[in-house]
Amino acid sequence: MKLPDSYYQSNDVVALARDLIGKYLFTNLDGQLTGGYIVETEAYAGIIDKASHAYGDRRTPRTQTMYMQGGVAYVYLCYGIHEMLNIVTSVEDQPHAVLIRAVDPTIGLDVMRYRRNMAVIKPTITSGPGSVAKALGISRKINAISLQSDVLWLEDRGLSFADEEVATVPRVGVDYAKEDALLPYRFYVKGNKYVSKPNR
DNA sequence: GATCGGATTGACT
DNA sequence: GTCAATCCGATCA
Repeated sequence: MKLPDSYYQSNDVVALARDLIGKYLFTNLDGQLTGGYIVETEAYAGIIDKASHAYGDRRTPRTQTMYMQGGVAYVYLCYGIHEMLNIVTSVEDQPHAVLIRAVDPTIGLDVMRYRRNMAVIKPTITSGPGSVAKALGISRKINAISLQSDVLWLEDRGLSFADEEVATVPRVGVDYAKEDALLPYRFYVKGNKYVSKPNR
């Protein structure tokens, strides 16, 4: 059921970001199962990508997770407020990762609603990287955890989207990366209500 | 030891 | 549409 470690070893992080659209993401924390299928991703392509934390081969305590062999989670804190989930890919010492920006929730809706402090379920529950992590209970405590674990993992349940159903556009919030900010490394399911803001 | 600012969100005008 | 929140990683001294 779980995507095998070999799936994450690809050295083409952009192709993998595209392939992750439609894959299911689950967490099992405190006995609570939550998950859904991925509808929005962004690729961060190693040491030559100015938008990546690992640009210029920056090995630091934070980025060392990205240098691990593909198949682990990279979780970090952004703006002092939001935790973000990335899927580390490629081989050891190649710091490639895919940011999970949105999920279409299918399991554990009430648990997610509680974690998000929402009275009723709205599309914003898992829309945007900070929201996905919060709804699924993901924090830095599980940084570097294996995706073969029983805490956090991905599955292929046979769902897939044709190329014409998936938009390929520049990434969000990376203006500081100058020309690399224009790279078409963001993928999302057209028209899906859980996709974060610019979705047309 | 000090300073800068971010792979964002949500509340408010 | 604007803007505050809020922490710590990265960088420089």
